[in-house]
Order: sequence, then structure tokens, then C-alpha cells
Amino acid sequence: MTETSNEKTVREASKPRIRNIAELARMAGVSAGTVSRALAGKSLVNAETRERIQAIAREHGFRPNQMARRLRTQRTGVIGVVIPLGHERRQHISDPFFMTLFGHLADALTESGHDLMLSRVIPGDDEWLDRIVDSGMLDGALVIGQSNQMEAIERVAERYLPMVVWGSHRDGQIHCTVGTDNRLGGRLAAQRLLDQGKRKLVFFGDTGAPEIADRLAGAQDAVAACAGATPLVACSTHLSNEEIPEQVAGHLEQFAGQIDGIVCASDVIAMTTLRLLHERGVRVPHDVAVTGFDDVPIATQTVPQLTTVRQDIAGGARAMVDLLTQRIAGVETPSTIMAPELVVRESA
Amino acid sequence: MTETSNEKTVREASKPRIRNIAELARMAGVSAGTVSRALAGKSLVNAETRERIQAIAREHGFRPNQMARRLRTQRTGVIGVVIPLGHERRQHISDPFFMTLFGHLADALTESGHDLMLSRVIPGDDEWLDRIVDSGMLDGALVIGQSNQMEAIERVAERYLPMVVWGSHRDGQIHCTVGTDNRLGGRLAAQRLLDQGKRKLVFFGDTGAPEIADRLAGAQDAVAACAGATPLVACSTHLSNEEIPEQVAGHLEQFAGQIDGIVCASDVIAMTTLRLLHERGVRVPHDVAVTGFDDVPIATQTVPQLTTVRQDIAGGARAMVDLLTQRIAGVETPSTIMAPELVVRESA
DNA sequence: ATGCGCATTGCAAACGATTGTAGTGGTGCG
DNA sequence: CGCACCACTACAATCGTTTGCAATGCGCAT
Repeated sequence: MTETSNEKTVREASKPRIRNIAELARMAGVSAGTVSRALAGKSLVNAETRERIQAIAREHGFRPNQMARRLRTQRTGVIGVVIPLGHERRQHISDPFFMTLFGHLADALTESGHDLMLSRVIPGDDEWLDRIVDSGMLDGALVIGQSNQMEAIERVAERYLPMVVWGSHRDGQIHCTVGTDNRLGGRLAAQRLLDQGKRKLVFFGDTGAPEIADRLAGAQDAVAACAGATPLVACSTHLSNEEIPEQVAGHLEQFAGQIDGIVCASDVIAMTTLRLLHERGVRVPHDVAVTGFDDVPIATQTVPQLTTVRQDIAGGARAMVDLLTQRIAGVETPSTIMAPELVVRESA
Repeated sequence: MTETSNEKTVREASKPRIRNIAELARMAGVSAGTVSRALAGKSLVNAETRERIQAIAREHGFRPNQMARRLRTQRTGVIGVVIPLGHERRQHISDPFFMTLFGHLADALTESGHDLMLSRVIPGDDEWLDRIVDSGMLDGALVIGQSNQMEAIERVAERYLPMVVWGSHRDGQIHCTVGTDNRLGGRLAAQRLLDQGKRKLVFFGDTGAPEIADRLAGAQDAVAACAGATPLVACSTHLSNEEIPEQVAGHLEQFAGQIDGIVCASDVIAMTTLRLLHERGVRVPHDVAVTGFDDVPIATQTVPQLTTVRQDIAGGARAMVDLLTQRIAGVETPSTIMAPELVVRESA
């Protein structure tokens, strides 16, 4: 105890905290400008003085104030990652897809030397995104998911270049997106079920989000092209963890015995569907086959393992950061659409 | 097309972008100081002028530069959330527990008017945390998990008050933690298995992290206190999504037929264990019972549903933010240890 | 000896807000 | 009528860096 406080005292005495560059400059007997250059490792300053200054800084644990630096240089090195919670307040909090994408974004940004500032917003008015990009804190923004906020995003994109959005690309759209060809993905999923001889399909998902609507459309394409298949019915299923079970249960109740294939809009929905089917004694895929969407890590750990449509999340994250970097440099990049891939496992 | 560009031109002409407070001041015919006060909604400025200034700002979409504001006021409103990836490079990227905690932290911080800056760091040297807290960008730091970085955290805590860590509290420890009584939690899990008549238990988890080590110790306590129970064997199982399946598979191979209960250090490990047992035709919980830890949302969606030890993640997140707020205000808060709770479902 | 170039370093002006203090005009009261 | 007071606003210092430009000193060629 005594030892500890002695140690601390010594430490504090021998290394009084340096408050700013000017103080360090005085200690080193040079001017502030020189210190700044020395700490930045510039070659304009004598190697010997530079060493001396860096040594003092290191010894006292001094690091230049980032706020001042950023104010002066007019760049923050911070990228905002925005998660709009348009229709689902708690949707993304534990949604594996968004979190996986988020993790990869964090990786890619770290690698490119950026800091990541998270904004989870519930769009109240139509200015939520304006507030974020105009905060003067960000070099650029990455928006995860369009939710039902297409207009707000589009309006900001008209005047704010350094922004990239995960989601769907519509014709004539101004904002730059990275995303999967959801329509094709939906088609692949439904086609797999049809190929397995299933003819009475339903779709579980919330078509309020454009991505999901596309997946439904794709599934409908496939079903419509198949002679003998019952028209695809869409069952609204929200993406919140609390609501999925009851909603899916409701759908299963409603269609009990009348369906043999389910296209789920996400792996999470599919996972719950698998469990509820199991509890009802329905065999998967024999009685009812199930497909997911995303191919998140847990898709391999379900019982039975999930057949799903894979999105290249890591690749998408890298693409978003690449495009954003270009846009920060002033280049008006086009959207990127990635090809989905059917991953066949056990559930269909 | 033409229309669009016309619109844009008009827009830009009618609303030339205001660069700073001084410019707005000139437009309003007042001084910069008045504008600052008006925008801050202070009562010192005439209600009418304030209205006028705010109207101009709104019309031009002007928002004061945050960097300058923060430099001047010496507070950033930004809290750093730090995820040290000590032993597992990709551990947390999609780990449901960490992501759930992270989501709740984001909620709590947003609610208290803070921004959230994420740092995922792979501790290379012993200064990684110093760099973050000394960056001059943060009002405080929340560290998610101690990993194997106890010393680095402890050293920073000696001199940096506004930091709260999720993890274990050891006697004499300086840094403030919020966490669950992991030892008790481990005991609860093992006791449940013993109560169900299981006697040959193993533990799956990576005891390199203090939290996990505590869970193991608790489980051992329970087993040791039970006459007729085989001593608990710990099987190292890392927390990375890629490694879990093969490692668990290896353990199951090794102990095939010799065990009747598995204490898993996390729900994710448990989920994989359930699947692999299912694939081997082992009935859960009849042949082998399984417990998880955390009670993340997906624990209710496994087949069979997971019996697990619940941590109050949302409550923990709130506690972390509360404590941090106090520490920012200069109060030296003690650690908080939350009680775990056994949640009985189907797997044990 | 003078002047030139080079390597360093110092000086001071930004960056864009906040805020204590001083100054202005108008009003009320003695 | 004058003075104090009030409500409001302007002024200017300040936060801590970065960076263009000027200044210094030194060596070397003329």
C-alpha cells in the first residue's frame, strides 16, 4: 500500500504531465513548431533534435491533442458508421448479419488508419442524417442498411459525396451502394426449393426494407416460372429478435400442413423457423424445406445446418471502405452489386 | 436530368453554404459571439435575434464545427469503446455476447448524449491502451473484456480515472469493473448437471481469459463437493467461430461415451456442441446434458433450447455507463458484481 | 572578404468555436 | 434632468496544433 503510493509519487514527480506542445518545446529548448515537426517525424528537423524531442515525449507519455490537430488540418480521420433503425427499434442490436458486417467494417477501417464512430439512430425527423454528416466530425459516412429511409439518404447524397450505403441500388439513384443482387438471391433460394420438388412455398420477411422486397420479388420470379407451383405467399416477419418467434409461430399455425417450403429473408428468421418446425414434429427438409439468407457464421451451427444464400460480407465491407476512400478523394464512384451464392447444406 | 441540375443550381444559389459562425454572423448583422449564444439557445440573447439567427442557420443547414467546439470546451462528448483482442484475433467479430453488450452500450451512451468511438485493438506492445486514452479525443473509455491484458489495463487505471471495464474483479485491483460473478455462474451450471444425476462432466472453454477461468473454478467447486462425481476435466476451446467446431469435435471424439454432462463457457460453444452431439446421434439431455453461459438471444432458438447461465447484459451496460459518468465527474467508483441466474430450458 | 546555398529553426497566422468582460442604448426612478 | 440599472451585444482572449515564410548560422566557392 505504502509502496504503491510511493511509487506513484515518484512517478508523478519524475514525470510531470506535459499539457501541450509549447510546454514540451520549452523543456527541449526549441520552439513549438519544431516540436510539431519532430513529433510528426518530418525530415526538416535535425535528426538529433528530433530524437531528443521524441525521447522527452515518450518519457512523459505526451501525445499531441487530437482535437487541435484535427481542427487545424481539417480532417478528422474519423468515419461515421450509421445504423438507421427505421422500422425496427431493436433490430440490429444483435442481428448477426449487421454485426458481422459491422465487425468487418471495423477491421477494414482500422486497417486503412481510420477511427470509427458509431451512430445508431432512430430517424425521428427527416434531418437525422444531415445532422450526422454536418457534425463536422467525420471525413465520411458508411450507412448500414437503407431501412425505410431512402428519401433522406438520397437527399443527403445530392450534396454530400463521401458516403457509401449498404443496400439496394435502384435505377437513377444518386447515392452509392454496395450490396448483393437480392433479387437473384431470392430467386436462387426459391429455385432450390423448387428443384427439390417443393411446390407450395411461403416467404417470411419484412418487405418494408428494399433489400427484403427484392428477395421476395426474386423468389416470386422463380415460383411464377415453375408450372404447378402455388403462387408464393409473403408473410410479414419483422427482424426483431423478440417478435420473430411469435410471428413465425403464427405463420406456421396458419399454413400448417399446406406448405412444403419456406424462403426466409434472413438466417435468423430461418433459425427460429427450424426450431419451431422441430417442436411441431415437422421434419426438415423432408416435410418442409427451409432456406435462409446471408450465411452468417451461426448458419453452420443450426440443426439441421442451414441451406442459405451467401452474401460476401467481408468483401462487401472492403468494397464499402474502398469506395468511401475514393469518394473522400473526390471521385464519384458507381454502386457495386455483388453476386449471391447458394450454399447447400441440410435444410433444403 | 436537366430538371435535376436546375434544381441543384437553384438550391446552391439560394443557399450558399455557410462555412463558419463568423459568416453567419455577418449575414445576420451581429457578432460571432452572439451567434454562438443564439445557436446554443442561451437566454442572454434577445429572443427575436435568436430566432432570426436560428432561422438562417436552419435554412442554410449550418451546424457549428464540432472540432472547434470541442477544442475550446475541452470536452468531446465521445466515449471510446475498446475491444482488446488479446488472444483471439477474430473472436469478437461476431460473438453474440460481445455484440449484444456492445449494442446495449451503444444504446446507453446515445441515451446519455455521448458519441461512441470504437477501437478494436490487437495489443501488440504494452502501450495500446495508453494510446487510446491519451489520444485527447475521449471523455472516457469502456473496455469490453480483459482478455489477457490485465497488467496493461491496471497500469492505465493507476493514472486514468474515467475508465470502466467489463470483466472480473480481483482483490486489490485498481480498475473498476462491471461483471458477473463468474465463479458462482460456473457453480450453478455444474450443479444443474449434477442435480440431473450427471456425474461425469467436462468443461469446454479457454481458461486464458480470467472470466472463463472463474467459471471453470466455480464448476470445479460444485463437482468437488459432490460425492461420486468424476473430477472435472477442462478442455481448451477457443472462442473463435472458425475454431470452435473442430475443437469441440475433437473433445467429443476423445470423450465419446465417457461423459454425461458438458459445461460450456459460452452459449456459442454450447450451440456448436449441441449440433455436433446431434450429428453423432447423442440425445440431449438424455445421454449428455449441456449448459451454456451468457443467455444471448439465440440461446432460445437452438434445438433443443439451451439451458444456460444468464448474465444481465443490458443491466451491465447501463451500470458501465453510469459508473463511467460518475468517474468522468471525478468519483472513484467501486466495481460492480452482478449475480448470475440459471435459466432452465431443454438442454439440461 | 563577400555572397550564395543549404540545413535548421523560430515566428506568427491560421483553424472555428466559446465565454468573460466591457460597452452600448434605452428605461425607470429619484 | 441625471443617474443607475437593465438587457443586450461586441470585443478579444483562448483552446493546442500545423505550416508557410522569414531568419539564422554555417560552409564553401569566387
